[in-house]
Amino acid sequence: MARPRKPLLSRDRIVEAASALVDAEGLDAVSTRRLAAELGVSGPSLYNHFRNKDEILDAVADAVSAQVDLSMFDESDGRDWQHALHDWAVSYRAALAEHPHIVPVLAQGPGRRPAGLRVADAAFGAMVRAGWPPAQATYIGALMRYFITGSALGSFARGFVDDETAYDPADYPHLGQAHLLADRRQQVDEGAFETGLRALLDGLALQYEQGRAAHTVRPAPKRS
Amino acid sequence: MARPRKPLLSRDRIVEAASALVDAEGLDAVSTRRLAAELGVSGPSLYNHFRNKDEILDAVADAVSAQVDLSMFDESDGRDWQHALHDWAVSYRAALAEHPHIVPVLAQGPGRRPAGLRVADAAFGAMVRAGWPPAQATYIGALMRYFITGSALGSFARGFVDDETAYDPADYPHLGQAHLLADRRQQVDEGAFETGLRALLDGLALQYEQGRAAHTVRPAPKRS
DNA sequence: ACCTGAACACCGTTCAAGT
DNA sequence: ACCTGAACACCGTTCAAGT
Repeated sequence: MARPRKPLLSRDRIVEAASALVDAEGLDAVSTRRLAAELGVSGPSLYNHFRNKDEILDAVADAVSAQVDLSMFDESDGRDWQHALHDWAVSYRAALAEHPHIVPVLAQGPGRRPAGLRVADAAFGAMVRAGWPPAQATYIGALMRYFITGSALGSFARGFVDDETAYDPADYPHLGQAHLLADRRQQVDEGAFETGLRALLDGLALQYEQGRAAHTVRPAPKRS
Repeated sequence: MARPRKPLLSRDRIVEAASALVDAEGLDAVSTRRLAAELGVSGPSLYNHFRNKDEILDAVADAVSAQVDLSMFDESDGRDWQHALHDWAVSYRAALAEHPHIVPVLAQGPGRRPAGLRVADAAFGAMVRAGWPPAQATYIGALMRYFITGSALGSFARGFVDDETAYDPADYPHLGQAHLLADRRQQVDEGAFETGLRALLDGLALQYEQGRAAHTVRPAPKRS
């Protein structure tokens, strides 16, 4: 069997199988040979559809970005920018939490991934419409992404080890034993995310008001 | 030459060589064979000092965490918690920016890395001394880490590609061409970091005041 | 166009053997 | 205790060959 009359593979099938493998067994489990075997073909076949393995993982990451809800940025939605940002952040984080093993790939900037760029574009556009100057709108998109991907990647729940002996209280006087319980760790992740998100939105609201005030009460001198 | 009278290797020498290799050529360039060659020994020798390759990379990451300045958390410093957090964040990010290739390893939670844990411990302790309830202090340490590692990892400057054709304006109506210039991208990273850090600190200050008010003006009913 | 097996130049890790 | 070479079971990718 050299070339079948109907192609055995497609980019979509490959991405689907790769995603399942990443979710089930982690990034390290994905080898071209293993993935090909999962698809019932031989390793080199993949190279008819992707230039290399990194492109496959990029596509897996982008499929996750495509799951992020962006409807809160619709003009017809009527929510203010703070609520839109909040709902977006929650949806974004939830999408990443469903596929934690691919987050290290996804977190490395939007790169040339279409869905990742669409996410950035939607947030930026909504902030500009809400009255943010374009430069600030760009910053907001980026800093929200920093916080959200950072929280998905640096999760306390996944970052600690289930071995109390690794954490000698003499070395870390303040980190109580309580932090080390798995339940407590997940609580920390949620609390930190909610606290951070609230702080970010409150802080941005302050900057937004200051911008308004500068514009209306004491308008900047016009220069061209 | 089987066993030399003076050991050829040490954990420190290995970490030093691995760090240099990671910085110069990236994570992918680090193989046990390549690293051993760099040190003038054969591959398996490394296993006398580290259990496996991951432990070596963990040690490289931890060496970076050890570079983070923590002196702003000293009791004698006299700065308030907001300025301490600010200076810490800036120093933390600068340390990561000097070794960008190891950030994906470092960002995955503090795990069992001693220096990473010391950083978390210092921030937590300082927040508690400043009057934050322990639960909130934990959240602050975690959320600051999310934001800082996220910004080091998801940098716009490193995430985009130097190929304008990859970004069709028809697909991303709001992302102007200006974002694609290398200079502009670095500016975005700095602006986003500063804007986000300011928002976080302002937002946390608001929560701090609310906590104070709840405590003094309308004290919570004592139970136990 | 799309799949194959063979091949190349690598991997991480184990282990018996040497001193 | 600490290094070695040999070996095992893998890798990612290229390429000529097949239809």
